Amino acid sequence: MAIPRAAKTQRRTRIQEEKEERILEAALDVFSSSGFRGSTIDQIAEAAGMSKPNLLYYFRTKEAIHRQLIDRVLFTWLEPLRAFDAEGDPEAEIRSYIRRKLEMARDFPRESRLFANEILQGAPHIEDELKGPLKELVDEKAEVIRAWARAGKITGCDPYHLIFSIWATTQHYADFDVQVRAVLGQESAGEGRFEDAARFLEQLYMDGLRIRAD
Amino acid sequence: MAIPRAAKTQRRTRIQEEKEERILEAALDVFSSSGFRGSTIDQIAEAAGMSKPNLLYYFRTKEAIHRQLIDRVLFTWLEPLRAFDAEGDPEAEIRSYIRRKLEMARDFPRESRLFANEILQGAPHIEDELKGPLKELVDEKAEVIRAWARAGKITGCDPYHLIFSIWATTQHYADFDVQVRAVLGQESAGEGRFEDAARFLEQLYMDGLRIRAD
DNA sequence: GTAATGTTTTACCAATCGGTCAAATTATCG
DNA sequence: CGATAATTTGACCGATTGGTAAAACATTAC
Repeated sequence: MAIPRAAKTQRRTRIQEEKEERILEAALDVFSSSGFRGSTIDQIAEAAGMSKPNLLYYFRTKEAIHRQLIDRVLFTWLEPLRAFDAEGDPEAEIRSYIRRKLEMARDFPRESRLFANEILQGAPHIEDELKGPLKELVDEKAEVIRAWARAGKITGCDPYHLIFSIWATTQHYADFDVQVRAVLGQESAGEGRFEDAARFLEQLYMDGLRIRAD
Repeated sequence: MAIPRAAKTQRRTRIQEEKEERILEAALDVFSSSGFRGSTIDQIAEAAGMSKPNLLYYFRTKEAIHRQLIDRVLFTWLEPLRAFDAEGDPEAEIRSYIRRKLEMARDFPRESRLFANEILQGAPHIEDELKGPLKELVDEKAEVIRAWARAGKITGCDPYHLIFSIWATTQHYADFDVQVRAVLGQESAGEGRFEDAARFLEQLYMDGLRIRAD
């Protein structure tokens, strides 16, 4: 007799752990490239190499898979911002924040796209977490940046829009990858674009375009 | 006898024009917030205030609606970049390019999201146009920027990544609107964030953060 | 070993999907 | 007006959707 799904006993089986991981991995593939509504359980099941009812034995609904995936991504996605250190050197902190976000765009593009898909569609599943934990974290770091400006270590600027711009420019290389590749052409087929981007962004944030009057 | 659908006679009826417009308008709403696969003909039909078969009288397939929408958006979306003038003053040109892109994000967020959705899902319908016309346009403008750098009017930098970063930072305010609003909180409920963003981006691109060594 | 539990499969369901068809209705034009 | 063409509707289709029921099968604990 099976009272399954998150098991009667609190303990999770080895098989449970393995299969759940495989499902989440497959679901990340599917959700990140088709969005929630555009993805089907069958696609995920096939990608995970199991039958649909078997998949539904581990996750009761499509939403349950998605929610767990989103929760994970949301957490790891904010790691770099959490690491932002008020005591550190402004230049080094901003530089390393940009670098880390860019590395994440390079190494975890699916996670970035999953998140982008969710936000694009109005964040129906995570609005609360955006207005709560996310906002609080950004508020905190914005205050750090403001303090740096007050101390004269950095030009005064809107810290929120600074953070937005770093998010936008770095995640762009994951979310709009197809476009970036199309525009750069195949001559730059490798991962060189990430190094070029890093160089460019570093220069942009450190010095701007340094436009000289004629 | 109806041989309808893009009409037997070359001329388009008044009704045809009106209804097609209404359908495209409704489809923009639906596609931009649910993506292609996530949207249904029924949703579009309802939003357009007509029955599904009636809608399908004007557009044979769901894809046909989507294609026409994408084509339109792709064209108008590149207007600002096309206006980028080689003969103009670098500072004024870049400044006005940023301003125009930001205005488009503010005034046509659905169009931006439609495009973002398409790219996010791998641009299955427009890969050719990205690799063709889009790439050519960007190549041309990149050369303009390079010429400015050679002439010493602007710091040397990778022109492609400069363009990417302007795209990313401006479209962010349309595509990630929900997130931006959530983080800024409701105190900034109005459209003030666009003015703040404009100020910030102008400063960023003109001077960078002007970080001073301790 | 065997009994209890955990896992997988087969067969299935109602709802929704994109799309068709033919008949009914409305607009246009001489 | 009448006729012809354009538009709209309701009824329908096969395929796919998210999800279920129950029995077959495998694993674990004793």
